[in-house]
Amino acid sequence: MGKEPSAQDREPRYAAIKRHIRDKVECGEWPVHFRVPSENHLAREFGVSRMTARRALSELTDEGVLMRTQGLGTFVAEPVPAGSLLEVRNIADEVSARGHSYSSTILLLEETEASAGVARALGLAEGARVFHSVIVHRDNDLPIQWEERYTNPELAPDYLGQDFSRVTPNAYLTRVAPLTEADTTVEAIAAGDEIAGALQVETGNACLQIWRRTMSRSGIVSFARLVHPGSRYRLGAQLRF
Amino acid sequence: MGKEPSAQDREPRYAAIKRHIRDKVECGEWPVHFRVPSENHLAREFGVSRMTARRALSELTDEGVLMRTQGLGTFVAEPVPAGSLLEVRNIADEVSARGHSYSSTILLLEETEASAGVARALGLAEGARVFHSVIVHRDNDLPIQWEERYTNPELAPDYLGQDFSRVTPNAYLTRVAPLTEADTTVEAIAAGDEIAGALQVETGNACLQIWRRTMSRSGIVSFARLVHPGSRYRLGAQLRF
DNA sequence: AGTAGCAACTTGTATATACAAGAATATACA
DNA sequence: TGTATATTCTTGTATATACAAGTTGCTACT
Repeated sequence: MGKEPSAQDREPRYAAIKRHIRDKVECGEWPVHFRVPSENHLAREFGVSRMTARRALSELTDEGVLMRTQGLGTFVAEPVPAGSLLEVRNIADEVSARGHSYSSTILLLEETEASAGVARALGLAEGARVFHSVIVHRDNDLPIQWEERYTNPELAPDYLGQDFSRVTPNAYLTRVAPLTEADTTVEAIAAGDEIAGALQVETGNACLQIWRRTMSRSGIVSFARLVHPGSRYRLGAQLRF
Repeated sequence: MGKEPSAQDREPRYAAIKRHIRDKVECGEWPVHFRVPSENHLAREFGVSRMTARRALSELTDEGVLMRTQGLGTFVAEPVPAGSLLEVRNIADEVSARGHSYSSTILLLEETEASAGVARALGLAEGARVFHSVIVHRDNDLPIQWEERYTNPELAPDYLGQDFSRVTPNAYLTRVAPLTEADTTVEAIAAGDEIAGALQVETGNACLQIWRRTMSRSGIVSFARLVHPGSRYRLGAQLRF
């Protein structure tokens, strides 16, 4: 009697059903507005109770993959307009495209415990292990971005082993976990001492601060704080709306 | 035998429990990191089954109000950092602050049916009634923003009756449904004919397009598309990241 | 032919129950 | 004292069941 006859270890049954549906949707076999099998149908098909099948459908609905209407059924939802609208580019490519030279300095690269805020952003438990990096990016040797990033170790386990002087975190993460969505918020801040020093601006100078959370198929990949010197990036206090 | 002895009509039991917990958290009686009653405790207290109490706690966790750890308990979460970081300002105030004169033109103000994308963004069913407005804002008679907005009628029922030449939609909505959170995405686009005409720029000119979804305590309030002429607003193609 | 009403199927809410798994505390033992 | 072990409380997963409620389509009656 090797193991309990329970499950194939780890993956809960509702998660297996979710994965199955996700695959059908993403490979295009179930197009937009396609009617997904009903709770009862899925229950029979997977040999689970209706409540378990229901959980899979409900969670996918919360995640925006499906749409449900009482009495009618469950359907494949259209992709969020906001998802495809946001273009996320690599800062190294951007600098190169301007014909400038790109360089960077790694200020910090460690494994640490998630604070409450970071845990929330990454969807992890408080105190969970996360990768933490701080990198300054330069355009023609002039700092143009402070990048502080918290990364989910489960989705990018080799993060700490990367040579970030050769490939940016963004480029690495995009490779190992192709991003499907990003939440971004933008604000103007006054540079604190630490950031002012790293970006070579006066303390108190206006900077453009971008918070970005990138998501992949398999979950939330990373949570980044990007700070640009307003004077040097030609974005600043104007961006209040 | 007036009515069935079921419930107080409408509100499901799990929703009542959610409301109760929300109130405690928002009035400060249960501070951050406060340990919320367990599923079993709530079940006894409200006379429901554990699964119903569990649903309330789980949904509030998904919504970011609570945090749960297996074996430990359920706790009040800290407010999302991104929520308080994003400052949303009124464009009329912004223009005034520059010492310029503000004016606007209402191009459209109607009640219509939500398309699939709008329904998704507002968390409503496809085809649900929504308010739809298009307004052009001007700074010294020069157009600086095209604002197209879809509003949830349940949270702002008097929307159509407002005089938007005197108060901006943003100001009105902030008053009737104080915003607690906003998702924003930014991109650069080429102006189409309609927008180019309204903003008095050449068709194909680069514009800054902002999608914003504002949320209040009671739900998603509105979904707006704000387009600024890049040449006139000094933001444009630079904003690719 | 037209329509009212019924039946079937869907999702939504709710309960009672069982066991698994993580975390803290108390207990017994060396 | 220090270390295993057991207990207990917590959340997590899963099932079986019941009824409510919305939608569609069929059927039978007028």
